[in-house]
Amino acid sequence: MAEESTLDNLNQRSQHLFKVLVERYINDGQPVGSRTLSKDAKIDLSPATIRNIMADLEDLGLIVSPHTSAGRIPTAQGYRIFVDNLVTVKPLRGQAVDKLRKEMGISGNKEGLINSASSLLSGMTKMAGVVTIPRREAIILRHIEFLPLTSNRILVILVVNEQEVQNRIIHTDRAFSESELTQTANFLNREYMGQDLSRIREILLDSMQQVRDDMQHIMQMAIQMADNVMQENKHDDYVMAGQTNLMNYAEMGNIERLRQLFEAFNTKRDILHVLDQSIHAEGMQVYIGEESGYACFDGCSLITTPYKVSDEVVGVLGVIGPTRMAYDRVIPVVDVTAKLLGSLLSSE
Amino acid sequence: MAEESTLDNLNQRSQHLFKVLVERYINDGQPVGSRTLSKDAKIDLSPATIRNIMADLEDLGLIVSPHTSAGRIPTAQGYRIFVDNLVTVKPLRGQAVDKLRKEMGISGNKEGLINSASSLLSGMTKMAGVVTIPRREAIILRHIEFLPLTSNRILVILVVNEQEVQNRIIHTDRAFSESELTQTANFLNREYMGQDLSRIREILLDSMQQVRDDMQHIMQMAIQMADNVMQENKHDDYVMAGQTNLMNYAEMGNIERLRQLFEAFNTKRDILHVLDQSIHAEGMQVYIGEESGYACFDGCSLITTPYKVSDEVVGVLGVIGPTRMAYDRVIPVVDVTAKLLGSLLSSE
DNA sequence: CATTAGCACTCAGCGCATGAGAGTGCTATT
DNA sequence: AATAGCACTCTCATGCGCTGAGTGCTAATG
Repeated sequence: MAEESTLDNLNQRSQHLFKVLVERYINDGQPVGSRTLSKDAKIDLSPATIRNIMADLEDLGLIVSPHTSAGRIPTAQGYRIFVDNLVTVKPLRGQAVDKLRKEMGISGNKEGLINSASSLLSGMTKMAGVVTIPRREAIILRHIEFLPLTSNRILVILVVNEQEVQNRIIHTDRAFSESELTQTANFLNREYMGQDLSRIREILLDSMQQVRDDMQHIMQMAIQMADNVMQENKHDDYVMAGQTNLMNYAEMGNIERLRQLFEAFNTKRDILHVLDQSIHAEGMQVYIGEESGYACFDGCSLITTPYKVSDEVVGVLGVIGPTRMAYDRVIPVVDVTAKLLGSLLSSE
Repeated sequence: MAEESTLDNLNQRSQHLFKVLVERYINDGQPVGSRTLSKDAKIDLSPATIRNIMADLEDLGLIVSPHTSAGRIPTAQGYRIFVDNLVTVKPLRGQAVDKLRKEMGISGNKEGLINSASSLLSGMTKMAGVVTIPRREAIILRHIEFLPLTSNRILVILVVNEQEVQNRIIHTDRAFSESELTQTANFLNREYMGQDLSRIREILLDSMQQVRDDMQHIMQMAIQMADNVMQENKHDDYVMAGQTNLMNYAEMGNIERLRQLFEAFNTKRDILHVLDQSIHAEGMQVYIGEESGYACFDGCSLITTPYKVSDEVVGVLGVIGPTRMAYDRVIPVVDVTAKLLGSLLSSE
């Protein structure tokens, strides 16, 4: 990896200085000069020496100087190296974890948990929190019901997975009597309750010929609806909190950039794409600046990690903030929140 | 009214000049000077005369000068007078109305209509569009169903008003058998189908004593749920589109103000309060600047109008933008959209 | 008496110079 | 290899003068 070779070019001392520089810059947002760095790092070196080393770091593309007489600030590449190799995360105090667990525990149901997870992420980091809606791999049919509405329209109510209720109106060619509908529903409930929706779909498609013609039509509709439900379940969505926090960062002073970012939040598509990437990757991901491939993230970092329900990854959560963020504090927050959310969702 | 007396102090000519000034300022955002105004208004007056009149207008509090050598801009009060008495709205061309109708007609269901209404509002005005979810005065029970979940939890499915499905889990003291539940559901469906929910609630509360003890408990739960549903229906909500448009206005250059505004969009409470005010008022309302009583609207105007379904007001829609907006163009857009949304919702 | 021309005045905005401060790179020295 | 010294660069803040826009006031005018 290019990254490691970059790192290989640095002796222990340079690495240390680089780390201190990044930390310092993250702290006060000012370009860091040689004098400051020589005091800050616990190594006893004169500013002149530091300057030499800084020049090397600049050659390697880890830092740049905004102008001649300013200090240096990390480049995107610099942040990358820092996050991957140098950052020492500050684990949350057990006390803080307990508090987190308590706050999240308050909201009982699934939706509530997702919501409070995202607002806790945003609250603890003062940035924007994001949590994808967990997806279900299997959709178990629990109950189906048909209700005749006016002329050729039927309301289908589908209860799946213990609690989730889906409903949709389907249009039919002819009107069905109430008894026909209950009969069909009874049949479906009797035969297929507890089975996976996609499996039911297959079976029904197979056995279509053998069923009475009348019922066939309505079943076709039911299948179509099942398809819809499954598709909708696939099309995932996310919950976000604390977007406005981002307006407080000077880095976002550029209104146009801010606008693009918020545009992306509204559109959801790009965000979802990035989140989707990271659901497939193992463990925590840090996207720095435009690394993600989307211009809207220019100047922003995105820290994500998947969360699991009973050992299976069902979603991603994370934090969006300025590239200059306190990675050492944010990373554990994201980590712990993911674990907590996972365990609370499992015990639902 | 204070407003009228202000107007009474102005002769025709002053009114005209004031109107032209406001229009001019709305157009190019620059303070308007006496020379400009003397050219712009079709009246043949020298700048000196105009200056005298402008001084009068300033005394009346309709315009101010940002600094000595800058020309004048309207005050909030000035906008008020302008909007209430002077603006000449530019009605939409029939062509535009047709296009609007077509675009909104595409989305079939209620939700879709609301959504497209708000994004059309935002699209046509380049500002933010907002539409409240219509509320229903009567909630007619169509069907109720109880599904036993694990240990003492029952899933209640409530179908009301032809299409809407509500569902909620209720917790009971003891477990109920499936037959008990169907029996109860059958009873409720038989007795109360087609009646108003709040009425059913009353009847049930009255006849509680006569029912078997067991059922009494579950019915209590059902009533409780009905309460929830009704309350939820009351607690209205809104859909918004194009918030990011607002970032394009120079008036919003002040990031902190922008942040407060977006905060309000997220919180929803304040916005809802203002919208709620205007649902009770007849016809179109224009809130200028902080008139609404909320600081977050500083520098913004809000144009709202109620919309009706079969002659009954069910919601409000409108547009949020900078105080300096083209009222003459925006007002008819809001007006037409409201009428269109109403008629499309009625024919649903 | 309303209107207007004339004039002194004010003030934001711009370009420019100036100086202080921060930080660098280079070179000679240890 | 590390450092002290030094000249150099560049930003940032400040101040100054100028310009142009616009005003308010006064005196003249139809």
